Amino acid sequence: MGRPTNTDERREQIVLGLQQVMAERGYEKATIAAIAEAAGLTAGLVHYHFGSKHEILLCLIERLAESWRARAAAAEGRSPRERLAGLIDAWLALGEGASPGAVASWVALGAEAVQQPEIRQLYAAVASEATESLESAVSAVLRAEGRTTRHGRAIAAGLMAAVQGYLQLGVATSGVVPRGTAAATLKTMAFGALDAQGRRA
Amino acid sequence: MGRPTNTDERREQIVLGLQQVMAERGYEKATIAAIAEAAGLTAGLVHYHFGSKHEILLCLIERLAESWRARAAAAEGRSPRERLAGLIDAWLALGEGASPGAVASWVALGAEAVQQPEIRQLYAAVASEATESLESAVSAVLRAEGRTTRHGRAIAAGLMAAVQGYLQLGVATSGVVPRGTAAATLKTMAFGALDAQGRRA
Amino acid sequence: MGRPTNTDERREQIVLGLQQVMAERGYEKATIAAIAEAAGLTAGLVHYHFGSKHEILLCLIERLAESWRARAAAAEGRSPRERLAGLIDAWLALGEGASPGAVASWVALGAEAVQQPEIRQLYAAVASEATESLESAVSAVLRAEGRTTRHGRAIAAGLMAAVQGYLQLGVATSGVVPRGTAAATLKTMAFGALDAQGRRA
Amino acid sequence: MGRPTNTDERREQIVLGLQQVMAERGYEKATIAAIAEAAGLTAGLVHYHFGSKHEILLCLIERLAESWRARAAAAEGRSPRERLAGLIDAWLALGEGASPGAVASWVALGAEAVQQPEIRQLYAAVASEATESLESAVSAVLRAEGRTTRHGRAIAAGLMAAVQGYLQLGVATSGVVPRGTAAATLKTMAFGALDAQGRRA
DNA sequence: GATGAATGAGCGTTCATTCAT
DNA sequence: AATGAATGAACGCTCATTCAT
Repeated sequence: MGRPTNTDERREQIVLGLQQVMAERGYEKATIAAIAEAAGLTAGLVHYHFGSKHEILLCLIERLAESWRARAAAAEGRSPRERLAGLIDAWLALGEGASPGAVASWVALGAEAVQQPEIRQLYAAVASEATESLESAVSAVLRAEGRTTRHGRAIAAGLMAAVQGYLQLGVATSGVVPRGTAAATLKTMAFGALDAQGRRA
Repeated sequence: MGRPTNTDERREQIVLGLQQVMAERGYEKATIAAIAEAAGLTAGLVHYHFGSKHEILLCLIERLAESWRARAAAAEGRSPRERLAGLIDAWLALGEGASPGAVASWVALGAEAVQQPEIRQLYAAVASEATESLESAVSAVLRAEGRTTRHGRAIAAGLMAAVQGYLQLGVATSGVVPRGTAAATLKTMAFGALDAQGRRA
Repeated sequence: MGRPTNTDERREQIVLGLQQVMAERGYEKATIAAIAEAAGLTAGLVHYHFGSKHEILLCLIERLAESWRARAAAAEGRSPRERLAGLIDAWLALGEGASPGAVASWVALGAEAVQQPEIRQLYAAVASEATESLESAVSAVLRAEGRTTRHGRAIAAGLMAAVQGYLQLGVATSGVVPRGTAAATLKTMAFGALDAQGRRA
Repeated sequence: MGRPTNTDERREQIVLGLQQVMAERGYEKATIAAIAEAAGLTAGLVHYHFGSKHEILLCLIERLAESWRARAAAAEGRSPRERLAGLIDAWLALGEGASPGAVASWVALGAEAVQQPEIRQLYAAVASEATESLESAVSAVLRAEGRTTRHGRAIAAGLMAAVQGYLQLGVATSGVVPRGTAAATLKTMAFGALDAQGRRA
C-alpha cells in the first residue's frame, strides 16, 4: 500500500542542482527556483525534500567531502613519495572527473565559509582532515629519508594552501596558471621543501 | 558658487565601507544600507556618489590592487632571492597592515570573480600582474644561479596559488595553517622548487 | 467486498485533531499537516475523508454544538431558577469536561465567524439557539414571579454575552477573572436583573 | 536640507489599514499587500516604516487601548453609579464612534491573544486595566451604599466579560443581541448584582 | 483506504535603485 | 550635497490541494 518513497533520489538531484547553479552563480544567487530548474523539479518540491536552502548546502558539503575522500583513498598503499603525490592529484584532478561544477562549487563554498559559522565549521573540518592526511604523507617521506619532521604540519598546510589556491585561480582567472602545470609544479615545490628539511642526527 | 566638492572623500568612505561589510558578509549580503552605515552615511547618498553597487566594487578592486602594488614596490632593488621573498611577504603580510578587512574582502572578491565577468577580468588582471612580478623575480633568481628558466612561469603561478590559498584558509578556517608559518613555509617551498631546476649547459 | 468502512472513526479523529490544533494556534495556522499529526494520520488521508479544511471546520461546529446541547439538556425538568442556573453552568463548565480544547476552539471559531459568512451563519445559529433556551428559562422565572417578560430576550442576550466573554477572557488572559467566580457571579447578575423587572398589574 | 520625514503619518495610515483589514479578515489574512492597499500605499513602503507585520499589530493594540482610555476618562468626576454606567458605555459605545473597524479589530485581537504570547500579554494588560477601573467604580458604589465590597473584583470581571461578549456577538452574529439593548441591559445586570450585595454591619 | 510525492499560488520580507524635497 | 520616502521585483518558504502508486 502507499506510494514508494523517492526522497533519496530527489535529494541527490537537488544537491546536484545546487552544485551546478552554485558553480555558476555562487550560493546567494543560487535561488531555489534555479536549483529546482537545474534539477528538473519545481520550487515547491525542493522544499518538500529539504527544509531549507541551507540544508541543501550542508548535504553538498558532505557530498564534496566524500568525493574527495574517495579520490584520496586511491593514494593509499604506495610508497611515501607516491602517496604524497597521489594526495595532491586527488585535489587537483577534482575537475577532471565526473562533475565539472565540483571545483567551482567547492570554491564558492570556501567563500560562504567565511561568512556562515556553521558552514565554516564543516568546511574547516574537511580542510583539516585533508591537511592531516597530507601531513601524514609528508611525515612519512621525511621519516623515510631520515629528516626532521618538525615542519611537517607547516609544509602540509602550505601544500593545502597551494591546492586551494590552484582551484580558486582555475575558476576565477584564465591564463594565470599555465594549463596542465598545477600538479607537477606543486609536487616540485613539495619535494623541494622536503629536500630542504635537515637530517636527523 | 556652491560648496566645494567632497566627492573624493565620500567615495573613499564608501569604498572602505564596502570593504568592511564585504569582509564580514560577502558581496551579495553587503547591502547598500549596510555599506552606508559602515561609511557613516545614508543609503541615498551612496547612490549619489556611485551609480550602482557594482561600481563601488570596481573601485574596491582598484584600491586593493594599488595597496598590493605599494607593498610589492618595497621589494624592489634587492637581491634576486630577497626580492622574491619580499613579494611573498607583500601578499602574506596583507592582513598585518592597516585594514583588517582587506584580506577578507579580497577573498570575497575572488568568489565574485567566478561569477561576474567584469569582476573576473579585473581580478584576473591583478592576479596576472602579481604573477608576472613573481615570475620576474623567480627568473631573476634562476638566471643568477645559472638555472633554466623554462618553468619560471609555472613556479610563479604555483607561488601565486599558494599565496591565495593561504589567504583563503586564513579567513575561512582556524587551525589548519599553524600561526606564523605561512611566509616561511612558502619561501621554503619556493626556494626548494628553484633549487630543483636544472643547470643550463 | 472490500474492507469495512472506517470513515466515521477517521472523520471523528480528524475533527478532534482540528479542535486540538485550533485551540492552540487558531484556524488559519491549523495546517492540514498539523491536524493530521494530531489525529495520528497522514496529510493525504485527511483529504481523502474531507474535501477541504473548511469542511472539517463545519463538522467541528456541529460537534461543539451537540456537546453544548447535551449539557443544556441536563438542566431540563427543574424549577425555573434552577433551570436558568443549569444553562449557565452548561456553558461555563465547558472547560471542566472532557476535552480541554473545546473552549479554546469555540473561541477561535467565534473569530472565524466574523470573517467567513458560512461559519458566521452556523456559529450564529448555535448562539441563537442557546440564547433562545436562555430566554425560555428567563421568561419562565419572570412568569413564575409575576414579572414582566418584556426584557426577557435582552436579558438572555446579556447572559449569553457574559458567557461568551467569560470563555474568551478565560483563554486569552490570566488573572482578569478570579478563579472559580464566573458561574456564581453570572448567576448573581442574572437574578439581580430579574429581580429588577417590574411586577405585572 | 533633505527631505522632511512623514513617518508618523505613514505609520498612522498603516495602523489604520491593519485595523480595517483585520476587522474584515482577521490578522492572518490581513496580508501586507491588503494593508498597504487599504492605506493607499505599496507593500514595500509598509516595510519601510515598520519592521514587520507583528510590529504593526503592536501599534494597533496601543492605539485601541488609548482610544478606550479616552472614552473611559469621560466617566470621571461623576457619582459612583454614573461612573460605572459611563465605563460600560465607554466600551459598548466603541462602535458608534469614528472607526467602524475598531470593535471588529479588537475582537480579532482577542483571538490572536490566545495564540501569540506577546499579544496575549498586551491584550491582557488592557483587559486588566479596564477591569480594575470597573472594580474601582463597582467598589465606590458598594461603599457609598454601605455594602460589602468582597465580591467587587468578581463583579467587575463579570461586567468586563459581558462587555467583551457583547462586542464579540455584535460582530460575529446578527439578531442574537436585540439592537440597542446592550448598554441598558448590562447596567441592569450590574446594578442588580450590586443590589444583591449584603449590607455591612 | 492509505501513502507520500507533486503542484502552484501566495505569503512576509529584502533590497538596489529612483526621486521629491 | 544630502536626506529619506518610495518603488517593484525578487527571494525563501508555506500550504491546501491533487494525484500516482
